[in-house]
Amino acid sequence: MNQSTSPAPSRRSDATRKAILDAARERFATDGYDRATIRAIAKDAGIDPSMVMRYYGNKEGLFAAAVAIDLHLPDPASLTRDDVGRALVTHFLGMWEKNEVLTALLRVGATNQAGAERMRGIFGDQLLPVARRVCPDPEQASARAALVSAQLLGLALTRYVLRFPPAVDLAPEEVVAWLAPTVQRYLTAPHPA
Amino acid sequence: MNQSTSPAPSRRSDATRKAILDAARERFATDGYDRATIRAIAKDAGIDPSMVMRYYGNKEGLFAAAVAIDLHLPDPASLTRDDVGRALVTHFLGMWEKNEVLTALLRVGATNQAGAERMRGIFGDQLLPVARRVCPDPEQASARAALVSAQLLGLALTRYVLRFPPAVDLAPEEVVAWLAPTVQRYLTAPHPA
DNA sequence: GTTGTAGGCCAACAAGTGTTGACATCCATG
DNA sequence: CATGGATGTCAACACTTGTTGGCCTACAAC
Repeated sequence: MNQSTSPAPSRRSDATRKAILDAARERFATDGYDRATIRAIAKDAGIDPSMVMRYYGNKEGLFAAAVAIDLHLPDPASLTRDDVGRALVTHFLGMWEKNEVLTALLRVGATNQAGAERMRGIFGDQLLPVARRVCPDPEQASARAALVSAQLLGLALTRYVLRFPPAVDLAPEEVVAWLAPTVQRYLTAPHPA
Repeated sequence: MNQSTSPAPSRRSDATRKAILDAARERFATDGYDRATIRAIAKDAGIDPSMVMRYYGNKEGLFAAAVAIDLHLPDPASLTRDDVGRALVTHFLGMWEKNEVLTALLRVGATNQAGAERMRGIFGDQLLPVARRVCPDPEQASARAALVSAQLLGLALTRYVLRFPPAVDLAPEEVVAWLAPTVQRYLTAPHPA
């Protein structure tokens, strides 16, 4: 996957490692940090709990490995100022639908300090450059990025975590149609004071 | 507090009961359901863990009692169609700032089935009538209420749970200025399809 | 074929959990 | 004063948790 950081060790246990990570992501996404027990994850992966410890050290290490992911935000330079809202909402919706990593991260972040910090890092580091590029006043960039985060994470919360039925039932295109103007306004409109 | 449903028993243990509930709310709000242990709550309240069981049956009962609250949403009939956005945002912000009940509810709802359902009930039951009253097409009321929930809960999530610094630093008036138009649009603007 | 090492399982530990029952103590009522 | 229920403490229960170390097995290198 990432040849530059790891020289492709290709161990014999790679299948097991992957099974553990997959099971961990699913458990963290549905149960949160505390109720996702190592025993349950190991059982899902079809191996012994002690293997989890051997490969990931401890539960924190397992969680860190399970949610080590990149948002792959579009390059800020490639965004046109007028379409940034729609582009962001579409991209984020795709990321949430693709797999359970972000759901796991959000659910854990709600009760776990490390999870919250990781969420903060991801959204801060990735969204801030976009905001800095397109928003009128650079000093407001972080506040505007926070507003965008609030809107995007709020949708994810109601749709993927709390599962409000009307939020779950919204078609992706409808979500984009409603949210894109909001995000666009938070990023590029003049301060409403 | 509520004379119509309970004839003011005024037991000798009322102070203890209140201490337990206060400690429980604080623990649930900061730690979530699983890590808010009965022992820790009892210690905060300065009494024995067994008292919690005696007065609230079990942990679920304690949680239910701790988050039994009313949003006190303004009467839909009293809302003017053009100010509903600002009125809702202002009201919700006040509720979140007032005490930790909603923070506890949100944090627990992220990992606990009962908590999520309670959150769903509160926002569904209280926001839907407002949406039904002010939105143009009654069939879209639930979808529009969900969008409003997403925006409001997203702000609460980033500000009170994940504590993104720029979201925490926003002044209340600024939050209202930014979010009110969004909520207003979700409720009263024509469908953007 | 021997051997070293990685993969895997099993049993156990120490700590912490919700929960329970037995016992002490206060206080209002008879 | 006596008495009974409410208030409170203490110790323990059964269970689950993360984590550890010992042991067995397969496989690749020599």
